Amino acid sequence: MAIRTTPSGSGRPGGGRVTLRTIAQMTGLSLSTVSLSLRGGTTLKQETRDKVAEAAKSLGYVPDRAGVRLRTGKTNVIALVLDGAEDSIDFARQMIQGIGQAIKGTRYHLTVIPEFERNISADTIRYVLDNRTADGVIITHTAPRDRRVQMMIDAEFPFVSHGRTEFFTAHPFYDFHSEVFATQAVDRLASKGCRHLMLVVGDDSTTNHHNIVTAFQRATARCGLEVRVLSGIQGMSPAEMRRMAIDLAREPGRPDGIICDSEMRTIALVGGLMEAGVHLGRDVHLIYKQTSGILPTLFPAVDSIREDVFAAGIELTQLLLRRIDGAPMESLQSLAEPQPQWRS
Amino acid sequence: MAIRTTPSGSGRPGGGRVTLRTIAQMTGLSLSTVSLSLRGGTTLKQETRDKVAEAAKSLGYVPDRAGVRLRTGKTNVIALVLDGAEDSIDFARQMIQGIGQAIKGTRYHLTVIPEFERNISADTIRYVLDNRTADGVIITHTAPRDRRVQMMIDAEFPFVSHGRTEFFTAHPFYDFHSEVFATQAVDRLASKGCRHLMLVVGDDSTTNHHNIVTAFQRATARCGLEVRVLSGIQGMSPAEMRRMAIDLAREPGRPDGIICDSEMRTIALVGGLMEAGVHLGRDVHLIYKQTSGILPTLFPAVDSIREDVFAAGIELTQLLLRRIDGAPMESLQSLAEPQPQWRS
DNA sequence: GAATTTAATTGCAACGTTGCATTCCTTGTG
DNA sequence: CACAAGGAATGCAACGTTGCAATTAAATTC
Repeated sequence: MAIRTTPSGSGRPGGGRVTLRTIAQMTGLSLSTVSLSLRGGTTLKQETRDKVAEAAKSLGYVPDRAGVRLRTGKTNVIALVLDGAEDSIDFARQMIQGIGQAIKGTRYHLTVIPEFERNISADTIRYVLDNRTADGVIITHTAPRDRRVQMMIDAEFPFVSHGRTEFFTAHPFYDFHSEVFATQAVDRLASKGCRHLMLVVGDDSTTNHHNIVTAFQRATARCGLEVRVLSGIQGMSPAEMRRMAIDLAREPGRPDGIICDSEMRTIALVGGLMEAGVHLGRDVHLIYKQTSGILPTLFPAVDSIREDVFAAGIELTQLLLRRIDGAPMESLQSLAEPQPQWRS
Repeated sequence: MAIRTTPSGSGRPGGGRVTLRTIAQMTGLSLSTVSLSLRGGTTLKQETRDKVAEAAKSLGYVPDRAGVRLRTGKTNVIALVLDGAEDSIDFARQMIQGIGQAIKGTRYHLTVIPEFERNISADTIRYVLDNRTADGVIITHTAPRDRRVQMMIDAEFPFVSHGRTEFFTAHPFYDFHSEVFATQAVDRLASKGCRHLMLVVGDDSTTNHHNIVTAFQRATARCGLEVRVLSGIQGMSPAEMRRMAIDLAREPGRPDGIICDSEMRTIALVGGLMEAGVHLGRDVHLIYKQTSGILPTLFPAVDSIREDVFAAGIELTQLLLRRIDGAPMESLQSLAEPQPQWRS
């Protein structure tokens, strides 16, 4: 029968939290020695180190985060600034899952800072910087001259961005290779016999947008295709987008190949086209950037090019952790190869 | 010219972080007085309190989280255990967004703990309990005798669940009223002239599952309808589900009304039915539980019943915060009314 | 004007950790 | 045998905060 169990009811016997002091008392060593030993002090006798390690293990010692943080300033936290965009379906879940996978077994926790308006997101970063709320930050949807990036570079604060920028100073990033994406998509559509391509790409504030459009234009010029670009439509609702697709379908000179970089917009597009009686894969060919399993489930025959967001989460985190440990920036940049999923 | 600016480059002039000591020096008061004042000590002279408040404001003082946490044990963190389920599309994003909305302006941060296997999620809770990692926890997908709930009740640890349980002891929860959902759906289909209903509902480990099935059976019995229940299919992949829908469509005695509680499964279902040539809204009527805007965008004519996950996140958080502040459990239980979206 | 009450402020210790400077204990050297 | 040199362990202060006990200042009483 356990007397004086903590009300917390934790599995720990004998009440109270296990601290360095507990181990010190148990081993008869001093606080400092225990601390030193646990952090691998090489000046300690092997026998002592073993004794400490054993005691720590048997007691299930875990260093107190607040104590460490107060003393060292290290938070053991990484922060994800979660953009509110819905373009990539299931993006948030997979990203978080990936980060979770990467920090598994480390002492890091993940705090998520949801963002409601993109244009105030510099405030978010300011807050983290001023209050040293995390050891590092992951941001997404970067712009060519992203203010947040600028701030963190200036502050020499560890971060990694999902997306490139145009800054001269190198910084860690991970990015989907949109140029390759656009090129692959154009080539594929051309090989299917398309002559008139349309690129649908929203959010013209991001670096990604610029990269896609440029690569699209280069590739189509090379193939000598007629083109149209529909961009800067981040404000357009799915319903409006759908409406637009219906109008498009009824146009005489409508495109016979469409490339779309957002799942959400693809869905609106497909909804509209279908309603207008367009037969996908015959009247119009479509290639979209795929991040979730939804569209393949619905339309197994439609081509897509996949970005693995879960893997992105893992990679972003690894880059960030290495950055926190002081690795050189140049070694912390990575581009993900698009994964074509041709379905026929 | 600022000498000794922090390398952090924060906007703060004169280097260094602002602490109670800074304010104490500035006002000529003692540390204790400043601390007391900031927490609203009523024994202080009004003049003093004003002086402190003013200094704090002008310096942009924010209490150090590590200091507070070490001293008081209060983490100012709430933890979301994020289930890996993909049933409700966009669930994670909206939930997090909702929580973010609810903690805006408070001192709380949100840490997200992604879960990879449901069956080890008790370990996650154990970890939080043992290490006092958060002041409160939000869990989802609760089971009737959920082990995590049991643990937290035993430990008297603040939490709130998205979903009810069958425990005798009251605990805070928020839940979608699935019984009403099932009843509404059955009534609607009956009114459309359906005679043979099928309920598709996965994950038979949750309380939600049980509630839906029971209500479905009661409602259909009342209307005297032929029924079929397809459940316990949480392991089935979208592709398999799709396949199954195709087979179903070709069955002679196939149902003429389907109720589905998962968007992901609805999509697989619809994909299969369409491929088999079934015309939704004529051959077969469908009602699904809607959490994202995807299906309405694709099929504006299909009925759905909506759960507002963003609102759920807000409500869950408010319940949790009140629980942390010691509100009585009985006042912390809330059921969300399903929102029918009849499209014709 | 001394004693007593009340109002206002403060010192001190503690939360758990770490890094530096110090002390203690061996062992080896002249 | 005294002394130095190294190896091994420890004491102390500090990170920023809070709660209590204690102190000081001001107001009231007799």
